[in-house]
Amino acid sequence: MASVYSGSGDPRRSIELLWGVQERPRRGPKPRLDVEGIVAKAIAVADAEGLAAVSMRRIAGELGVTAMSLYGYVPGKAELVDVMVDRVYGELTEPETEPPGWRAALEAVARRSWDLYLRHPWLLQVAASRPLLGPNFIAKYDQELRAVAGTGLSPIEMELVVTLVGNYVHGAVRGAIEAAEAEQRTGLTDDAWWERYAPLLEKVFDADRYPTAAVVGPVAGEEMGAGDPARAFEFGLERLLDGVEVLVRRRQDGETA
Amino acid sequence: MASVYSGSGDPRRSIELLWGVQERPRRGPKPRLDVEGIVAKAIAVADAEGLAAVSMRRIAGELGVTAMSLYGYVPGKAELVDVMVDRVYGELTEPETEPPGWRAALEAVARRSWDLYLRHPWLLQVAASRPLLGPNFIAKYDQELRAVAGTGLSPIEMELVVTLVGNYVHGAVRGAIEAAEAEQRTGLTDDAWWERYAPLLEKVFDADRYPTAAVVGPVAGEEMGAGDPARAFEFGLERLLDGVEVLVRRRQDGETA
DNA sequence: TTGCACTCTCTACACCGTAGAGATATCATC
DNA sequence: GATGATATCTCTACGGTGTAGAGAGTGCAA
Repeated sequence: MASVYSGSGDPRRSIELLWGVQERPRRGPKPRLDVEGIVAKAIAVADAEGLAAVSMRRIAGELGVTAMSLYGYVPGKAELVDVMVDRVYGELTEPETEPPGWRAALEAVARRSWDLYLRHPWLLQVAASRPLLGPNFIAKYDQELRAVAGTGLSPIEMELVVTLVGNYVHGAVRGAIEAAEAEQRTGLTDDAWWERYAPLLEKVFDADRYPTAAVVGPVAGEEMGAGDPARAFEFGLERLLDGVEVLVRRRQDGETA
Repeated sequence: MASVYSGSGDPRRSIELLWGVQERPRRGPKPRLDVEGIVAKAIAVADAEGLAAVSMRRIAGELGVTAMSLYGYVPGKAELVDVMVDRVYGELTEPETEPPGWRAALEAVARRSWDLYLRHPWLLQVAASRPLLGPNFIAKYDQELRAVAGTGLSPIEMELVVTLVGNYVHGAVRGAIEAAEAEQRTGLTDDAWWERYAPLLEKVFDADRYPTAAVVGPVAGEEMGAGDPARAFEFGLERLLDGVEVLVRRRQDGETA
């Protein structure tokens, strides 16, 4: 099954939904639902059971209506997911004191993003067709840019740094989320899984064919099991910030882009 | 719809499939198909139309059988996807001369991975429950580790650097793939989409609320449109390599982890 | 030659998103 | 207050998904 695609559909309708600026009809029966309620229920189901559990039938059932009713509020499932995504981005920009200095601020951006994915793992499964320019997305973007404002980086470079951090966190958090979900879905811890898998692999694995992996793999496995995504995230974030620091230093030494 | 989960199911059966070591039955009709043929067809369909097009009915139809026949060869769709993933990883480790020096070698690793995703965009939609320890995955891992062998990094650090690069590329290539797919699916170029979207956004957007975004956004948009994923990838890769270089220098100066 | 294991088709089930018809509720207008 | 227009909701249906299990046919081992 493919990812849920967001950012599709009629732009006018999408903007209305994202920004909550739709005109309310005057005639007809009083609506029993509203967009915010539908979205909140969808987020709750997704958080608890993953995006696969968010079917129109499921959400409608949870709200005491039938599936087709939802289409009076959102044009389709993709648009529902759009709004879900923008709503959870709102958690990133709650009033919070920014740490001093670009490096600590950028680190905080990365950590908040990482934490957001951990709270809402389904975010990983949403493929964006086009940027979702909802209020919280833009607020998030604004906050991220502010982390690197005043560094001497050009606007383009600021944009690119923010994109770099976002891309990295998205890539890195997969490991953490997938490991947690694998355990939940199969009921097997990493260790239990490895106990079943390792003897089978040993029958087919030829160390001569993979000499470096044969050395590093067991060492890494001993210390990190099937992976230690949080440690990998920390390590990678440090490297990434070091790399940005090289560039920031260059800019502050007067070298322009 | 959720991502396709790989790395699930019976470990014995998975290993047999991945490594091609299954015993062939002796009795019964001659099989009309084989795993390699099914996988190749599935990859071809996924490459052309995305992973959503890879239904058991579709693949069976393309092979001239009915859907349930496929279950004699693979236990389920997830396992089919497992094998698909490992097979395309084989493209990463075709005989190729490695550039000299860890930095160039690591850059080549990243580029090859980026290119692989571009050739097989459906890889983005595969969520790994557990590491898929197939022959090509391990070969890929071995090759990646070799890129940073001899740098003075510990085995754990080597593992972490390789993970960092993999995570970054996975996060970064999303932009490129999603942009291409959005255009294909909607028939709208970025420019055409923006022409429809911008006037609507302008009605709801308040520059005072997003001061930094209001400055950087238009500059970035002018130069990069809705995004320039390739440029972001290049920029981010440079930063990342700079960051790893800081660490490598530290190790070569005698500072241990 | 017979029995067993195997391959394949068919049918079915439970699930999915969503179109459209019809019943009902509520408001705007006269 | 009555009527018509608009809106909400339910129901039914369609085309799609992965996969279970029964039955028919194939080919090898004993």
